[in-house]
Amino acid sequence: MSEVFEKVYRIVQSIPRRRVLTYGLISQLMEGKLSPQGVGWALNGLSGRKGASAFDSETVPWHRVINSRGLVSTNRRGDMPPDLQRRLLEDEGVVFDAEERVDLNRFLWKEGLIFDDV
DNA sequence: TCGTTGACTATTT
DNA sequence: GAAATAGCCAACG
Repeated sequence: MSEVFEKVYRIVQSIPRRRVLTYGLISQLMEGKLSPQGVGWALNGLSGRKGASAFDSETVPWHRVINSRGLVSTNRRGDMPPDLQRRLLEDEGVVFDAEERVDLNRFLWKEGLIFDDV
């Protein structure tokens, strides 16, 4: 487990409730240390690895990470049910529109900036 | 070491 | 807005 990966997990863990983050933003927060695809790989590594390392799908809120279009990325693989991520986010108050998309203008989390709408 | 693949993004048509 | 293109980096065989 590289330090870069752990940093990704730490950033994901720092996402407050009702907020989401995109792969590109995480890559930006890491100051170019890891590309957006590298972030995707980092999250892919913790999928289903419960207890395999310090970070797993239980301790890292991976469902709060989506792609730049506001769509959940787990559909692409098909290894897990697409509704899972959506349901987890809806439980936190994140609203999906008719096209299964998240309104990034409302729910995107920026460091040090807290909105309180909706 | 090499080539392929992927939970990606930004730009261009 | 959709589709194609290019750049990107880590894992895997």
